[in-house]
Amino acid sequence: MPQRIDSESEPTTPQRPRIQGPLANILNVFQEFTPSKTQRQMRGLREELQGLLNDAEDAFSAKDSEIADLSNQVVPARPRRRRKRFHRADDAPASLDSQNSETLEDRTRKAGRHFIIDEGLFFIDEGAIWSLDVDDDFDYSTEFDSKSTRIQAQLQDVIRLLPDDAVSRRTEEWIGDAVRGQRSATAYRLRRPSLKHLADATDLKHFTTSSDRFENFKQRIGYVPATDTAVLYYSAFKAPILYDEFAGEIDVDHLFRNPLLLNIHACILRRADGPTDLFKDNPYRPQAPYMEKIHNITRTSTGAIANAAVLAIWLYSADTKFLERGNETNINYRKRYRQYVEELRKGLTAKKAWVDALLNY
DNA sequence: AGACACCATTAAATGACCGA
DNA sequence: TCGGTCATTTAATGGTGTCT
Repeated sequence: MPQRIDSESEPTTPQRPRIQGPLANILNVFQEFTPSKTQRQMRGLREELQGLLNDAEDAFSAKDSEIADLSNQVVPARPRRRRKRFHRADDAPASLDSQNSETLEDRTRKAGRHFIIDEGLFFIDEGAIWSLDVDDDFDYSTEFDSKSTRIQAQLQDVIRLLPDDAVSRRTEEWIGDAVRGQRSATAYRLRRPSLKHLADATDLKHFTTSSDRFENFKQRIGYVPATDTAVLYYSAFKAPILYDEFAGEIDVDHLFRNPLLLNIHACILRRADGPTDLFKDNPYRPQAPYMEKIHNITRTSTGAIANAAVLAIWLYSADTKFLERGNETNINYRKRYRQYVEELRKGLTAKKAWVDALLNY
């Protein structure tokens, strides 16, 4: 009978083989392959050996990544960036409204960020919206009559969020700057700190590269391959990711019902880990300010649902940046947002039951 | 009250892209 | 190849709430 090697303790005598760790166990099993073993015993040994080999493989790859980590540490880290901070209002040249320019700018920017969260991720036409006069008697039922009424409706949405004294300053770069920043921050949050709440363990492995996302998720976000007569495209409404149940056809009773959309919404409104807090038994109790509170958001808007749908598609898409038009998929996210929000609002004005049910949901 | 933790915001840095 | 532009990412700051 071969001597068992105790892999847990250090070898004490020079006679003992100097192999330790997982290899020692493998060697032990290997040495039990003797001619006297029965078929059954041999089969058991083979299984045991396979298991030990798997363990060893894991141990070795863990060592590999450990080595990689260590060599990263050896490479001197870049010197920490030290930077001087300025206060924009303090450094701004004195202007006509210097009395309250700081608060006016702050409040205008805040409205821009609120717009991204609650109304829409993109302006229909960033150039046109600021050259339009505010129509004081605007009737939302005419919203979808033409492009200019659509833009007017969006202008109304902005004005509603703006403090009165900032309305006349809406053409400043403040809103545009805040809107871009908030859009970028939202996308960044979803792909980084919030991702673990927005994908299951299997899917999480495929988020590192654009091509990995494409290969694994393209069907889910509505990929339709090219044919002889048509180029490839992504279907706006036949995308399983928008549904809680999807049978291949558009079904308004299940559209926008994927819990993923709720989780995305929670990540935005209630901090990066919002979903875990949202579904816990104990009441949600954040220590710091969060969007829902900052912007006093008490209802779910059609804009927010459309946003979550667009963000879900982008999140699982091959696109690496959140642009109006996806840099890999060519999906027009601005147009997508309009399609979704239009469907929702038309359903709402037509008192369609599915939209009511969705908003309640 | 004061130490502490955490979030949102924003300036600064980075990197990718584009057109001249 | 160079400079400009834009989205992303990092780092600093301020504010708010918690805990003792």
